[in-house]
Amino acid sequence: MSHSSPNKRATLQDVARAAGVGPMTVSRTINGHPYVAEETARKVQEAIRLLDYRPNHAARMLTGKLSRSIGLIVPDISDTFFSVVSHAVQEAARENGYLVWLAASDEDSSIEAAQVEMMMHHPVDGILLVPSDSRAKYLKAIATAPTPIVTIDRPMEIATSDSVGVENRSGARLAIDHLIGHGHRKIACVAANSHLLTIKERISGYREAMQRAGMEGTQEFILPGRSAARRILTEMFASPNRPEALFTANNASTIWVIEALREMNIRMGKDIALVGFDDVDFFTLITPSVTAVRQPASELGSVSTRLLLQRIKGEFKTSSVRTVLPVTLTVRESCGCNLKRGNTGE
Amino acid sequence: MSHSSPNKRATLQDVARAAGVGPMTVSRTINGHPYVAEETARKVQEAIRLLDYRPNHAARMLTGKLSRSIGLIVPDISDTFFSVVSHAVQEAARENGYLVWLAASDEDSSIEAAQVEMMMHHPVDGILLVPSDSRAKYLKAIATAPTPIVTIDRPMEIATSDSVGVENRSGARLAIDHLIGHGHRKIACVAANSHLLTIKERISGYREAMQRAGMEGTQEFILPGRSAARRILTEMFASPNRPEALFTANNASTIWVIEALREMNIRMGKDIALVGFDDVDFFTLITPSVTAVRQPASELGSVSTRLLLQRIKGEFKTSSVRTVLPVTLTVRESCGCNLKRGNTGE
DNA sequence: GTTGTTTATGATTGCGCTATCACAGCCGCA
DNA sequence: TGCGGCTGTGATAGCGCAATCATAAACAAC
Repeated sequence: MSHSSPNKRATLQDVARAAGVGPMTVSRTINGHPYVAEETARKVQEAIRLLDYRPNHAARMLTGKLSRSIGLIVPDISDTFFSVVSHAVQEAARENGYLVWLAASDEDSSIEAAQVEMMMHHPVDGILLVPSDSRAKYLKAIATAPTPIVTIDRPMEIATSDSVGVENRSGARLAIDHLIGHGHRKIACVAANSHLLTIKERISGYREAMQRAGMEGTQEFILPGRSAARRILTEMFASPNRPEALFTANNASTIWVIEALREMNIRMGKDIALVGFDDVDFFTLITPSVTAVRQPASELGSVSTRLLLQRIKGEFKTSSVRTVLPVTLTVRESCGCNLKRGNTGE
Repeated sequence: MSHSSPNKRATLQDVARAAGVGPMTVSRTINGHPYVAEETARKVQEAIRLLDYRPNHAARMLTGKLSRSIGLIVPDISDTFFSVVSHAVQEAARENGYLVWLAASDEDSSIEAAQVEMMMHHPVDGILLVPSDSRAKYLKAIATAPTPIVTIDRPMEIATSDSVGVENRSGARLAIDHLIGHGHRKIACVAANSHLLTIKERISGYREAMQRAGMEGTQEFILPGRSAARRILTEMFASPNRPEALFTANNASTIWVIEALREMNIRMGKDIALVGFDDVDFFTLITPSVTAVRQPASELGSVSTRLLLQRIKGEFKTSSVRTVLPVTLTVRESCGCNLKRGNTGE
């Protein structure tokens, strides 16, 4: 009814008065403390309903309780991978009665540091972090702070903390081995954001796989931005040892390469094979559909959230753990498999 | 150094003692109150640095200040559209020194209500909401609550609040008119989630455009799920007045239809024209690339956030406003334009 | 030299909640 | 009959901060 009236929210004291009991009895009732008579509890519940009372979270926190909230800091929520991770985090948190603070660092370590700081002193009970720079000096400080931290996707290199990531190295090998299985020898690796630990691991996985298969000539290309793809591919194709296959080490590089290939009228799967790291739903809609290493983004979110909550509740007393989730290869057409759709029997 | 020591956080009182001043002077210094001597301020700043003091947010809120945080509730963060909106919200909030609480309702009105409740009593200063059900009864209650609310994308039908949306109706007309410009007469509309107000508006825009152009036979199909696309398209194509063009009223329907079309070996742009509502980056990568009505997702986020912040600060005293952002048509190939790439001069 | 205003500071109080202590019944068992 | 243990309840204090009021010095104005 009253739209503009200040209409002060009822306090615990109000409820106590209304129910004709002391404030502590109300507090006990709310918190499910054992020593409250059934009869009394009923009266209190009634008063709470009548006054539409809700505990003031700020006051609760002030008395030293948990805030029942966690912070989540990702580089970019609009990135599919992180949005899926965020979704899972949100869900796992909700299931446990936790709220989540979301912040985007834009891959900027100083923004990130400010956000961690903000959250820690807010306070949140714990933080899930995708570090933009695995060796940013500020990480050292926060790793020893009382607030538990779990890193997602990228571990800290400069300090120790719980972390949940994926098998980048073996994932890359999966991709390369598949390409080798197609008979390709000259396989180049294309990556963007090569400063990230995850990408470094994938590149290193690429090298390992090549080496194991006895191939010497690794070729690695770093894409500084979208437009670089075209230039680098042109160069690559003019080279005497023109690669027969491409391993794109992340989402961005996969997409940029596909765009460039298309502009240059080079047919994926036929003129050149391609396997990417990080699978995205719409890869099925591209012609030919894109073969890629699929990361368990959702699990990444839920596993890390559950770990963090365990830390918060003190159920997990051991020192830092590093969890690495397996990845799988989703085989489609860009690698050269399943092509000629429509020409075969079907 | 000390990893496990409780190491109580320094309080304002501690700082006051260390700096040899009263607590209020410290408070004033922190909050940039005018009447603090430069000399004193320096001493206080020094003490703050020394003790690594950070204001306790909970205590601050308790004294009745703003929490400097807003809540954001979207149906699904992993949906591209909402992830872009969320990104913009996050950014706009950060620019204003606000933090954002993120929650996903999963298009479930009861979860949503619980989350709004949780946020309101947390408390946050304001809420950005994408209502799952525009006429959920709980909206009535929250619309009159003291916490300002701005709805994004979908206005409340059952109560009044600020809202920011896009021009669904005229956007649909844009799409239909373009198809009519191609000479098509039989244009069908395919939609998913048709219970949503936005989708209803788009369908109604479709009808209007058809009517204005003097075409009687509107055909509307509702997709209950991914698999329905195939069935409905088969049916549609067998029908005597088989449509020459398709208007897909949302992202999901666009994608599902494209998938089905592909399975059925029907060529977009040639055998049937298609224009979708809601443009997504990867539409350029599909063959043929998809013509779609582009929604200003990012603006949606930033405009609504700024409006909410104005409400919070009380800078905006008028009654509820409804802001509608324009949409544009991004013409690519699926409508029949620009086809035969590679055959023309280029 | 008295009054008034501006500048700079501190003491106190209370926000809404829970921890702690205190206390009153009530049971059982010696 | 009494003592210790359980059960139920309330008074009080204090979490860390900022609003309020009080104060005092410095300066201006008359």
